[in-house]
Amino acid sequence: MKFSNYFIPTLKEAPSEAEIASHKLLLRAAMIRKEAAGVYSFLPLGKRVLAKVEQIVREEMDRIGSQEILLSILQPSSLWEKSGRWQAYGPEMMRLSDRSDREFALGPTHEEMITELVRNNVRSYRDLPFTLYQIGTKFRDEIRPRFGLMRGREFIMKDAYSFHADTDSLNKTYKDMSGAYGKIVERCGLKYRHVEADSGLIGGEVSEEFMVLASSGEDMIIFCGACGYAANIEQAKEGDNCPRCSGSTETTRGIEIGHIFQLGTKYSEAMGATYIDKGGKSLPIVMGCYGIGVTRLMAAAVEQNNDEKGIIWPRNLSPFVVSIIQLDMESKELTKMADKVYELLSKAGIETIYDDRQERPGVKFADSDLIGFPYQVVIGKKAASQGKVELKTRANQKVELVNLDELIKHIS
RNA sequence: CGGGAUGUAGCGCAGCUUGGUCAGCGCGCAGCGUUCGGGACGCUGAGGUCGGCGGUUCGAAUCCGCCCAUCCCGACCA
Repeated sequence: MKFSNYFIPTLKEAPSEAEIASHKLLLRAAMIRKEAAGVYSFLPLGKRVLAKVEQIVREEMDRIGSQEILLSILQPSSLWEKSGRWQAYGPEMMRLSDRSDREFALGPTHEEMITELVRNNVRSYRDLPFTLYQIGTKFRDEIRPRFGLMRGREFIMKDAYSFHADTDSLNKTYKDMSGAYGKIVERCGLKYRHVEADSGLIGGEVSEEFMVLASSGEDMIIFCGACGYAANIEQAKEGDNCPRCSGSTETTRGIEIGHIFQLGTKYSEAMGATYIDKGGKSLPIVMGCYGIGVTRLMAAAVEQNNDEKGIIWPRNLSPFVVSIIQLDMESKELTKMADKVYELLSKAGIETIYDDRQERPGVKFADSDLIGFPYQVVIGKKAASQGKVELKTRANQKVELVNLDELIKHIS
């Protein structure tokens, strides 16, 4: 991919409306643009990052046997009246009417819809258990949208729902999910903690949050160095000692990017989603639900990985792994070498963007640093005269001279 | 929704107190020239309903009122 052909309108200065690092940098690095408060569009680079996150989520969901679906965003009010949440959800739900004055919500979540789907299609214990997930846009008319992607009114979420005949089965899936969530955050290259949590309005008995550690996080996490216990500050109360082993605790800040719940039968009872058990008895289906804020995860990754120059993408999330910086576009030899390097990397399956713009070196360095590609391959006459290129690692700005035939090895 | 603040060119800002060459500056953008290893320099040029509506006044970016938008702090949430 050539930089000159790509739509990457980077900004030298951050728009004044942006306050925190991820918001400023995602704007400056041409990843996102604001459309309204809490509503953002994704530009090509941002879309690539999103796709990376989604793919990791997808693979880990599939790995534990969860099946991908796509529920409609437009949801008829009748479903919400059934669960009682048409009233209860309040102004946070975006509502609209069609031409015949039928009312709809732009889905803030999909418990009602999925429960209805399952209610209509599951009869027997033999049909259970199973887990469904989707990755899609949610709408919540937040009281106060904030910090760019961190708290939007339109955002992308992965939501999964599991259906069981009994709580043992739910427990197993819940555990699988917890494991999958850990893997997802790890594969995204982020430091995190999972904590006991309050299940809030969604309801249910057990719940756990996944927090990406970042000093700008909205949530305080309290954790015990001794036994590993960790909890949201509200859960842990004000105590200085671990409620489990009474060791001393520390606090840190985090961004909640995932939350998993054991719902039990709250929605299935409200909506009449039942199955027939072995004895022929009709029972409410036992449910779990599991969310990941995909767009928020993207912002959290930037919060955790940036410096004065810009973003430092974890490799697995970066829109491209390598940017080739050709320092003198007038030079035929250097261009030839850059073409060669591009081909080499592409053939090796390394996503590469080639900065072929007619710009001064400083501009190219600055943009690459800002956007945050993990590696820069700098092609200049000094190294080229020895048949080498410079490999710069974004995270520490370290540069090493490498031969072309060793380049792949250094990046892999 | 309560508290605070902002809205002037694509982005960052000055001008407002003391109405009248106040429509400006930096960056970016276009053209030409010189440059070319960390966001170059010179010249030329394009670009603005001063958030909107109404009012005061001979005259409003500037004063007054209402509205809208955006941001920050608080109560809710992935």
